[in-house]
Amino acid sequence: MARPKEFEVEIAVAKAASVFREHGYEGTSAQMLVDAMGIGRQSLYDTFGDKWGVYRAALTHYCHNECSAHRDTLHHAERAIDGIRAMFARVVERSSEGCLGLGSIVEFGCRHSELTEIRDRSGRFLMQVVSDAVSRAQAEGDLSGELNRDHASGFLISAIASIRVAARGGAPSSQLKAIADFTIRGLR
Amino acid sequence: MARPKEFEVEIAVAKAASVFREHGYEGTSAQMLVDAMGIGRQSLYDTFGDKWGVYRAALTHYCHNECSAHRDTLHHAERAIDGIRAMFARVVERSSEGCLGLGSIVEFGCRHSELTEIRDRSGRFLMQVVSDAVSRAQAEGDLSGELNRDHASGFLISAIASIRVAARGGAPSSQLKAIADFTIRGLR
DNA sequence: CCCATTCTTGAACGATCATTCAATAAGGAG
DNA sequence: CTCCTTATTGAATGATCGTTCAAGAATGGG
Repeated sequence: MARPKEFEVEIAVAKAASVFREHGYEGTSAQMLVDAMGIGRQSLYDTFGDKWGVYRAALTHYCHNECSAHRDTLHHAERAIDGIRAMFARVVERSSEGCLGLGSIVEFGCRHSELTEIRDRSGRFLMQVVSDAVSRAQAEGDLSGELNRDHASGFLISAIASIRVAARGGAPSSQLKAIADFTIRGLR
Repeated sequence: MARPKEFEVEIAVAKAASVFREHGYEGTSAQMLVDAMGIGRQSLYDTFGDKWGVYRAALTHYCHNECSAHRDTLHHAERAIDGIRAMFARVVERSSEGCLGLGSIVEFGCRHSELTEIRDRSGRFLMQVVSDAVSRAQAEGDLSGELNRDHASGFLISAIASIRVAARGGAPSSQLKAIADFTIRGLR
C-alpha cells in the first residue's frame, strides 16, 4: 500500500556497485552514491539504512551476478577444459573494471562477519561449479587425475584474483593471458 | 643545524606502513597515524607534508624491504627452484599481515602516477631477480626450458599476490601452500 | 653564551563526512 | 473522494576529516 518507489532498487544497487568497484568503501562518499544511483539522499537511507547497508547490498548483488556468469561460462562449453579457459578469457576481457569481491577482501579482510558471510556463500558456490568442471576435465583426460580437487579448484579461483590484481596494477593483457595459461598448465 | 628530531624517520615510516597495511589509505586517519607513529601531529606534517606524503613514504619503504627480502630468499638457496619455493614459503608464513603493494593496487589502480612509479620500480626489480632465478632453475633442469621467461616470472609474482589475497580472505594455510605448489607445477 | 633555526605541543581551523529533520507530494485502500 | 502510509525534496545536524596556527622548548653554530 501507499506510494511506490520511483526507482528500481536492483538498478540502484548495480549503480552503487560500480562506484564501490572503482573507489572502494572508504573512498566512496554518500554524495557520490546519491549522484551515481540517481536517487535522493533520504530515499537511499530509507531503503538501505546507511552507507554500510548499500555496500552490503552491492556486494551481494555483485557476487551473485559474478557467480552466475562463471557457472554459465563453465557450462556453455562441450569440453570442461574449454569452459575453464572461457572463464579465464572472460575474466581477462573484463579486467579493466575493478572486482568488488577482491576489493572487499583487500579493504576489510575478515574483520566484518557480514561481509565474510556474503563472500563465503559465493565462494562455496564457486568452489562447487569449478570443482565440478575440474572433475569433468579429469574424466575427459584434460587435467591430471591425481590432484586434490579442492585445492585445485581453490587454485583456479585464486588465479582469477591474481589476474584481476595484475590488471589493476597495469599489466598488459598478454601477461594476463599468460597467467591463465600457466595456471591451467599447473593442473595438467 | 638547530634542534634534531626526537624520533627516527624510518621507524616512524615503518609504523605508519603497518597501519596502512591493515586499514588502507582511506581507512586510516591522521589521528591513527599520530597514535601509531608515536609523534606529534605537527611533526608528522613538517616531515611528510601531508597524509599522502606519509603514504608514499610508507609504500616506498615497504616495497624496498619486500624486494630485498625476496632477493635474499632467492639467493640463499643452492638450487634456484629451492629459492623459489622458499620465497613462496615466506609469503605463506607472513600472509596474516596485509601487503601494502597489493593494497595500493586494489585501492587506487593506476590513478596516481606517484604510486605507480614506486610500484613499477619495485616491480622491475622483482622481475629481474625472479627472472634470474627462473633462468637458473631452467639451467638446472627444474623448470621447463621452453617458456617465455618474462611471462613466467610475471606469473610467479602474480601468484604471490594471489596467495596474499586468499590469506586475507580467510583461506587456510594448506590452501596457500597448494597455490604455491600448483604455481610451480605450471612452469615445469 | 647566545641567537637562529628547527622541533614539539596543544588548540583551532574550515571542509567534508555520514546521517537526519521537517515539510511536501503522491499513490493505494476503504 | 479521503485518509493513511510511504516517497521525495532540500536544508541542517553534529562528528570527524585533514590540515594549520601560535607559542614554547631545545639544540648546534658562531
